[in-house]
Amino acid sequence: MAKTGLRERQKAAREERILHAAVTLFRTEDYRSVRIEDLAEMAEVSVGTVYNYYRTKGDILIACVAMEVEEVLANGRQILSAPPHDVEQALLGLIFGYYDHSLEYLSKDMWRQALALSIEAPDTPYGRRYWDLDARLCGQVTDLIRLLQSRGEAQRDLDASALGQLLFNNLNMMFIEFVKTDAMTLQHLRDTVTIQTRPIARMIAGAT
Amino acid sequence: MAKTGLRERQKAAREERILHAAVTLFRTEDYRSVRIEDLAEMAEVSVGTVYNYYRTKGDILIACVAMEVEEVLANGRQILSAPPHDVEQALLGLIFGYYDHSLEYLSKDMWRQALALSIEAPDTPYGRRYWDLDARLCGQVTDLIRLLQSRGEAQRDLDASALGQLLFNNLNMMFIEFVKTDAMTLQHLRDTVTIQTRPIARMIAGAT
DNA sequence: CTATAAAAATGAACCCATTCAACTTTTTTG
DNA sequence: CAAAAAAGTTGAATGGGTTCATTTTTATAG
Repeated sequence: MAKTGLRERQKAAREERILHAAVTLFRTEDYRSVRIEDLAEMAEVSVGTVYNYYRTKGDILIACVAMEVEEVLANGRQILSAPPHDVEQALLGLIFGYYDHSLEYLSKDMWRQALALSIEAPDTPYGRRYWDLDARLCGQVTDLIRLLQSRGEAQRDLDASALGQLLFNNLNMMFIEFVKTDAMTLQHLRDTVTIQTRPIARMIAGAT
Repeated sequence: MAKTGLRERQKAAREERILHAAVTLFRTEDYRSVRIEDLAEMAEVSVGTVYNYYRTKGDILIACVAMEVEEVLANGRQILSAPPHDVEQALLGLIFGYYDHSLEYLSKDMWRQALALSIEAPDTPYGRRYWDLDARLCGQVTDLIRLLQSRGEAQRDLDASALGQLLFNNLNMMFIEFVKTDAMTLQHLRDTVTIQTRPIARMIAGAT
């Protein structure tokens, strides 16, 4: 159902301009120091109009994060369609896929603010939106373990859901550590998580 | 070095009153809806004086959290002084010690706000204070694994530090899930973490 | 092509955390 | 004990997110 009325087109264009301004400004300066007035100016609308499209400043940020995570999820589906046969390689491949895409559009500061918002107010629309994405990422890890089990490459008597969540919680917390520490590199994150994930991967594969 | 001057006594009394007001009000109402003015009124000082003792509203909250976590750490040291001989029981004993104390003085809302602040601004004094406590908790889990290893109750060829952090990251993330979800009970948290921790505990003990 | 209704945009006003220049109280000095 | 210095308290002013009554724009009806 294409919306061809003048009003619909203008609405879409305004929302687009606001989001574009947000991605640009939030990446350039700190989230905190970007004022709604600045976004409004760059998007050529008034302050009130910004609030017509996004409930709060946090909503705008979460919209930026959601764009990125949707891509990460799509990439995860790719990997899930034909994962490596080795448990460790499969798990780390998926995890590194998440990590490597994470700073494509977002800065560490944006991640920090988004994480903070989602924890501070999990029951608001933006909080729910964030945690929904989070749960879908976690689901991919669990799905990967199930797939490996069904292929006979992983122990079938292990609780895929519990282990998936354990591994996801670890990669997620390490990601928080990563965005929390400006000096920490992606390589260091990868190395640390590799060491942490390896013994679990061995166990899932069935220790030799 | 006892501070007996009038000024010192008054300072200590004021700081005490402010912190007491904070614990009381933050538990009663939401953190957000407590205004500095309210704290000042209850503590019988002015708004400006509150800022003389605490840099920001967040500092006051973190001071409340720190009181609680210091007790949790002390309890952890107790457990570490003579942990059970079974790996699973030892780990879960320590973890449940953390969980069971967590709501003694703090509400879920206070935890949410403190977590959010510490992620949002990890480089501020309160951010550092929070993450220091966090690291000490994580260290206890690692120390417990090392102790079990030295006693010959855990596999010595495993990386205690990596496994400690993995388990801590999981318990921490599950705690975030817990404070994020008002309806989630402590019992449910315990049960979930038990299922997640058990296979790792088995591995650490050396699977039979 | 008006006139009316519906939808959206606008920016001044509001609420709070935070700051800071002026004022009080306590301590020190002579 | 009085005066000067030091330390601390105070509340009005500032800044930025958010709200909402008013104005402007677009769609619909006659």
